[in-house]
Amino acid sequence: MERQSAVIRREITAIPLFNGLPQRQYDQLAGIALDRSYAGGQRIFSEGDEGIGLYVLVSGTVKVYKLSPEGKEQTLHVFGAGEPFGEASVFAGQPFPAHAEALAESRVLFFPRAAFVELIKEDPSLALNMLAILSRRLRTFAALVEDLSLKEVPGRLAAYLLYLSEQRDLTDDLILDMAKNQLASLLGTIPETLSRILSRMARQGLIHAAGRRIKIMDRRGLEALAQAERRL
Amino acid sequence: MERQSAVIRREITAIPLFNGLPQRQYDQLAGIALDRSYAGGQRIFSEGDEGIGLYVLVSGTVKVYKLSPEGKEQTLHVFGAGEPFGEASVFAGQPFPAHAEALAESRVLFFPRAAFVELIKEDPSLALNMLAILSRRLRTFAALVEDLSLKEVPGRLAAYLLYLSEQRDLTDDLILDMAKNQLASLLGTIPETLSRILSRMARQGLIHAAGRRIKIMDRRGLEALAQAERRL
DNA sequence: CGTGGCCTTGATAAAGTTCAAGAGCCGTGG
DNA sequence: CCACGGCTCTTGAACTTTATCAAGGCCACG
Repeated sequence: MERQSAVIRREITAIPLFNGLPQRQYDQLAGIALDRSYAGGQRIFSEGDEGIGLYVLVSGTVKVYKLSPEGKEQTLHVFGAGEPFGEASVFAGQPFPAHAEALAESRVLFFPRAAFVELIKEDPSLALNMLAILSRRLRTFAALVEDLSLKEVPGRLAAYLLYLSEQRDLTDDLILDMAKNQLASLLGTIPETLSRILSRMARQGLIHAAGRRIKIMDRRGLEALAQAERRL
Repeated sequence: MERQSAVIRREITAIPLFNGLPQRQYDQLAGIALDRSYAGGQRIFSEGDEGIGLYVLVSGTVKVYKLSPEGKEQTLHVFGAGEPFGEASVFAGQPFPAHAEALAESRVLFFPRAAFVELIKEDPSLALNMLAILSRRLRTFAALVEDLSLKEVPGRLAAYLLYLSEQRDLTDDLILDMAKNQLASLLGTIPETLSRILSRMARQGLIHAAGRRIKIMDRRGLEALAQAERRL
């Protein structure tokens, strides 16, 4: 257990949420953390479950999503290593508002609610980090809502491609980080529609698509489509 | 100034965000708060503005919304007395992600960013209150995203009417608290569509509508429409 | 080599938006 | 007191976007 705890402690220092904390806090965090692994496709929690703690993704990919009664899916967020999720319910004391599922083999650290709240009370910088993360997430949601209701699918796709490109230093050669299936859900549409729009964009010379590899051919054109994005 | 500050101090104690704080903190909050008033229709801040502080609505109504380049509007949130807004940018240090406008004559307290952050560092319960509020807001957004992408307009309207009814002790006689114009934006649609759907619901015997007064005639029917709401 | 997952393509249908016109309401000012 | 202009709201018809249904292609894995 000693060994394991040391590993966890090292991992905790690499998590942005825990940046700038005093050494003592790292020890305490490592003390309360539970180490869990999930296979790709495995459910981590379900909408309506009690919010009993905070999750931080150490490795892998996790999606958080809503399901309609007919089984249609809307992805709210796809998380990568280092990101926390499931916080909303920890602080508001409400059940999880959505489902979470590992997209690939994933490892998470789980911090039980009560102990985590104690730590926050002790160190304001942890609280501020958490506030910053929630604020950013709120902003992300605002953008998602905007996209869903103000832009049509080509605009959302264009915005997503440009976003991907930015992540990668503005390269024109992109590689989708998820199945198109999954991307459709993230964009609030279905695979058929996504497929059609990709081929239409290719026909119009905006992009060149081959499987998961997509090359931006006309950045200006994409920006025009995505324009709702940058309103002053 | 002394007088005014005393008034502000009293108002601050009535704000949920500041619940459970020590007396000292109330004084300090009152010390940094700026008192501002806005006429109905007046812009409070615009998307892209620097996030220089936190707003708390003392009286009136404020809407926060996004605008598409074509001028279509999506309301993200309508705030009533006691609610804070504009927090997202305070903690993440980013510009405001949306516009805010007073819907009616409104008074707000404005807390400049740096001073407010200082107070948070001093008292964890303020931080926890803030975290709880942001968490709840996140949940609201998740529900909004779900509605927009998983339900069609009649479902969203039904959900909204049932929500209104719940607010008012399950009465069947509702009075819309905003113009239909505005409601359309909140539901992510346009006035024409809202109008059509209201009359269709009336034709189907679900409701009885007269101007802003709407009577629920068939609660079960509405619940069926809104069903995506209550998934396990 | 066959089965199942993922992706594409086509035909069709449904929902919502746009455009246009007009009805109802209200406050102002003649 | 009534007429006017300006709102919000309603209604109809054409059009656009997207979903749905159905079929077939591609590819990896057993």
